[in-house]
Amino acid sequence: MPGGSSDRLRGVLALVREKGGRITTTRRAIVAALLDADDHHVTAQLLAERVQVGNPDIHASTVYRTLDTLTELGVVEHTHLGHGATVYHLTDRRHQHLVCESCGAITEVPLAVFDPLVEVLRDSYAFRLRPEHVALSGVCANCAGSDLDRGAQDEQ
Amino acid sequence: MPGGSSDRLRGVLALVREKGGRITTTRRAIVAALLDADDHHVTAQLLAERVQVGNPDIHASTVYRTLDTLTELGVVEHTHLGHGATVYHLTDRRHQHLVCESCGAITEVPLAVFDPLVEVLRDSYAFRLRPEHVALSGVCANCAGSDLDRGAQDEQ
DNA sequence: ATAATTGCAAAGTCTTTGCAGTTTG
DNA sequence: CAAACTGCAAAGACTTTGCAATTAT
Repeated sequence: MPGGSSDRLRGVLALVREKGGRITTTRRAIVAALLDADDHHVTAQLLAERVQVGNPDIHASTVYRTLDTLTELGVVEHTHLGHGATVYHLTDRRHQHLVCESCGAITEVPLAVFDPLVEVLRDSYAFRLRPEHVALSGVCANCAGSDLDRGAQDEQ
Repeated sequence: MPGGSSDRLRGVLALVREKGGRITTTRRAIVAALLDADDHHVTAQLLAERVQVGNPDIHASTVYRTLDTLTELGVVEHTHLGHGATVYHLTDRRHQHLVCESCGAITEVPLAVFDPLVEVLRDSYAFRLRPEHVALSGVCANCAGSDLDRGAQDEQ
């Protein structure tokens, strides 16, 4: 491996600075955690916990504020999963999420799948869909087998 | 007008009883408010406030619990709008919501529009999409005109 | 009667905010 | 140095829960 994910870390931080943001120890830690969690759909809260493992004095409120700032800088994006949880990603990994109402499993889907829908909504409703911003809800393959009768388990 | 919406009220209440739920003054008031609000996408909180106008002693927690119960009975359904708000409907008015990230406007779309997507996700991902359960996010016609530069206003 | 439903108060979760002190560029 | 950033504590919005009293069937 060349530099592993630390290349990507450097890249993201460079972008932050480039956009006028400052680089602090705290931010480095947060972005690193975000990078680690990249496939795992972290909430702000979870991210805070993880960051605090190595840096016990980074406050949760700072994580929230940092995520906001990074969002404004265009480096981070969030998606609302059904239940209310909001998960964060770096913007270079855009995709759509399918959340299973029954077991909570998350499936990633390339955005291209939504192109036809984007077109219909644009043409018929003058609405510019941003599919990644909200996760779609339904029942996954596993649960579809067992869960044929009732709607869901602990769905909210 | 024949019986106006009170026919529908009766119908819903009958369904509740039929499914084993009990009819109380409180429930009657809540269902009525839900019926009134039918097009307006009420949150549990807002619903509570409205119910309390005529029935000051109906507690918010009761509204939450009642919505849960009615959901289990299949009479009520909820949708997660992006920001985190959860809105409730009677199940006889199913449709999809488009929420504008910029102004918050809600557009209703017939579910049929999603049929092709439902098929793709079923065939390629073995995922049974339930499109109504989560509102889609994007930018509405009005805002698309003015809001060309930045992503959104108070988007969360 | 008895099981469901409700009011109330209290707690829980997630998130935001004000402020004063610290750090980055 | 000035502006950005952070820790901390406190508050805020929304929702859930335990319990005893009430009510529908």
